[in-house]
Amino acid sequence: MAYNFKEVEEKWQRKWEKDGTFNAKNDYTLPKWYGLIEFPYPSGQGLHVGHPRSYTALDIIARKKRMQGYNVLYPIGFDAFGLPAENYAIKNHIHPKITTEQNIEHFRNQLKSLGFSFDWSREINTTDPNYYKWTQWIFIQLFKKGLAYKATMPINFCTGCKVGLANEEVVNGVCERCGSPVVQKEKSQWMLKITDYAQRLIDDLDDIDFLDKIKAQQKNWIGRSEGAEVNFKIKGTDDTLLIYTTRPDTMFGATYMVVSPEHPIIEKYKNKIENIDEVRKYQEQASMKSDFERAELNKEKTGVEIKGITAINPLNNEEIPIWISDYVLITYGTGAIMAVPAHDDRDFEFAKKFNLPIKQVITQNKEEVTEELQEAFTDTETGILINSGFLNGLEVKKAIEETIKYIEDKKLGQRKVNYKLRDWVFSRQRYWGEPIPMVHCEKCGWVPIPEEELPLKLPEIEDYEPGENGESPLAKQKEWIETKCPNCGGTAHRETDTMPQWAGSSWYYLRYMDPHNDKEFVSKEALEYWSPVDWYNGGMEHTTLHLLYSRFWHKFLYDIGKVPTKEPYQKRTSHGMILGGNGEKMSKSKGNVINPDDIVKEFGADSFRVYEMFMGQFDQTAPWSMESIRGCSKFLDRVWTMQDILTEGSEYSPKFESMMHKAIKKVSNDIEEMKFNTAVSTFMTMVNEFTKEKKINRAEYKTFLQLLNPFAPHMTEEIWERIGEKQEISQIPWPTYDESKTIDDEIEIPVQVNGKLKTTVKVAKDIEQEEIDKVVEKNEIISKIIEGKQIKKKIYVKGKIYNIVL
RNA sequence: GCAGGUGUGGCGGAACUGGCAGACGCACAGGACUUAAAAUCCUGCGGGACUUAACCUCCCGUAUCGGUUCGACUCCGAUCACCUGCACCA
Repeated sequence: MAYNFKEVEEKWQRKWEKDGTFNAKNDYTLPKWYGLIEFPYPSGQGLHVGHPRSYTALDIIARKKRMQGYNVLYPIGFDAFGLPAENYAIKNHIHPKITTEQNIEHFRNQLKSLGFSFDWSREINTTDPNYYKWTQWIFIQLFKKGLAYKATMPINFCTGCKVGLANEEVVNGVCERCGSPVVQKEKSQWMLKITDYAQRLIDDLDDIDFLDKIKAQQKNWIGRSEGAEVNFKIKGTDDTLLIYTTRPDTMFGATYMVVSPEHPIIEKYKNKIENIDEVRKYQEQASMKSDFERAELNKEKTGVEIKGITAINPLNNEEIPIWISDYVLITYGTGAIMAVPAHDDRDFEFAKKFNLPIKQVITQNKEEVTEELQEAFTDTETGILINSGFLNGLEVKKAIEETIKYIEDKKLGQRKVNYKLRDWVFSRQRYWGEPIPMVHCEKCGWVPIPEEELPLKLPEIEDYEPGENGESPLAKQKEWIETKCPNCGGTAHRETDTMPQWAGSSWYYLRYMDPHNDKEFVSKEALEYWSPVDWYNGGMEHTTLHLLYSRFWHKFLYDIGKVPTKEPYQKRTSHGMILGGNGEKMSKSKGNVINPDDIVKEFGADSFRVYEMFMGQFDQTAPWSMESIRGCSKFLDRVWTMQDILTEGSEYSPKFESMMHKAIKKVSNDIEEMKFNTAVSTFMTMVNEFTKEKKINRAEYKTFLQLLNPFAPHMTEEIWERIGEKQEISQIPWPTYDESKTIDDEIEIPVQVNGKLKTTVKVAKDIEQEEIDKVVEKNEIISKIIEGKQIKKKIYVKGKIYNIVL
């Protein structure tokens, strides 16, 4: 009887659905385990083969945890707001709600066809008003605590999508989604003060189990730097120019100042500046460039000296010129720097170009410098201060401390920590997102709508085109906009911008704990029991966006006493991308896209799952191979065929006993460590052994099927039933092993001469050196080699290796 | 430039904490079964030398060069290549 995967897989999927086999239990006395995968955006293309890699991995872990007696929460939902649905609506005049529903239906069917053990009763959807009601509620809490604010500021504006973008969404100067150029635009936006949490977002990483590379990337993104802010007097005034530096030790080497083109000092001293026209012209040119262009064009530095005003270096009272240049950014630090060309690469380049003096104040070899610097000396480990008054002779690190002490004493400035992280631009001029639940009243300003009025539903509209000047489509909905101020009852207008897609996904893991609650975003009891997420797997591409945003929201909710843990996710791992057969990223244009439906149709879900786990190391990229999946399918056929060689036996046979115990240990560990590929190879080796022997007894088969069940749940259930087992395999406790039985009594020890392998000897596992010496000496091959030679040393590493040094 | 990662047969990849390099799979080759093919099963499969052949034996081999060690894919130093993220962040 050949294996009919289609029939069998459908049969069990139906049964699981009917019985709710994998639904989390509401019994809060059981030990819990909460596994999470990133819920998909239901795109029109359907599931990508990359999705199941992550889902299968955590499905395997979840299934094993269940068999180990945990109450497992392994939920699924849809992150369904987003641009593709809206763009589709603009083109085809179909409401995004309709296409979204269709897409979700498609995704749901695809996911179910793969046999994931999701708890479908907890499915959520970010576009459901019962869900986004709470997204809006969280926003209002943020507003109440002053963490959501309106700001008019230059924002990244996508010329294609016609929306403002967060820094995180701008990739190489173009929009992450549509690839159109991004320009700077002044716009009043809702901002979230994630910067208030910068330090905690770094510090709390110490207490959680994220992969090192994920921690590193988050820290890198937050970009903490230590230094000082220092005031430089503007000559002839009582005014000062405030700069930020991480190298206060180099202050004696400052030979000029630079302000960014947007710096207010220009406006302030426009009457004093002799070459104001030239400066204005430079400002204008700079404003035409996007941030990206400014960075791109960094090969050639540009700038103009601001004539008529100069600064005084507070350490040595030297008068130095002030320049304007776009290599200084208004968005970081104070928008002004002191330039120390001798010890900063950018300043060096600028000074060379404009013939500005370069004064060396740090040297590697304590002697006086006579030769001209060929490049900036930026090393902070080996340098010694020179030409620097009271700092002379100090090492760099010491000098930094001394300088800060000095400027703080003299009230010239202060120690300062800066972050690259900026506040989160939270407004989108789009339709298909959560409405921001705020109204603007001329008397009261911005006022949140009363919480009992939530959810603030998206109005039904027909024109999804962005408005003039990139306004949200909602701006055209006059009736919807006009409302009363909840505060004073006067005329007020609704906010027409919507939230970014990151909003709904910033807290979805909480809703899964209690998805149908209409009183609270999640009940306290559910939070206490299920928090935190024990294991979260997702893509590396979400490390700096989603992961950081949701940690921020969670910390905020913790601060206002709404969640019991500081961090949302105890453990975070990531999977590698799946590439096309040619080793390139899958894309329609390259024609190398694999459709999961085709794979399921041809090989079945179990083969698909096993292959995705076998294809390579889980966290590394791997190319798709149609030949290899055939191999996995063949392996499963052999598992099926083993029914033909089944014999009775309630205990492992002596022949396979040690193999069985080793396998339980190996597979159990491999699953915990996400080394799924070697777990699968263990199964293959076992099948080879049983097949070679043409025998497998019931005890062995049963254990084997249990171990394989998380990987290939359908087939293993079916065989389990066919060999007459009554209870479903997923209800049977995970097999255990006996450590002592994983060690063989007799082992093969490799014997080396001068570190080169010559032969092996079979000895008892706990043999002592003297005994093994004799065994080795008697060995034919070895005795021939060592005959007449002098033995310097004999090394025996117990149970590992024997080495003779001649 | 900064941060992180990777480099092992024709290919995907194994190798615990420094202890038999190439598990397992794919591809390929040969054989069995078949009228034939597919499927299935069996055997071989890093490179080279020696050998009529087989067995044996020996040498080389984990990106490159060097070091530590009885012993290195694994540790240390340097170099090269590729991937990912960030990038004029003072």
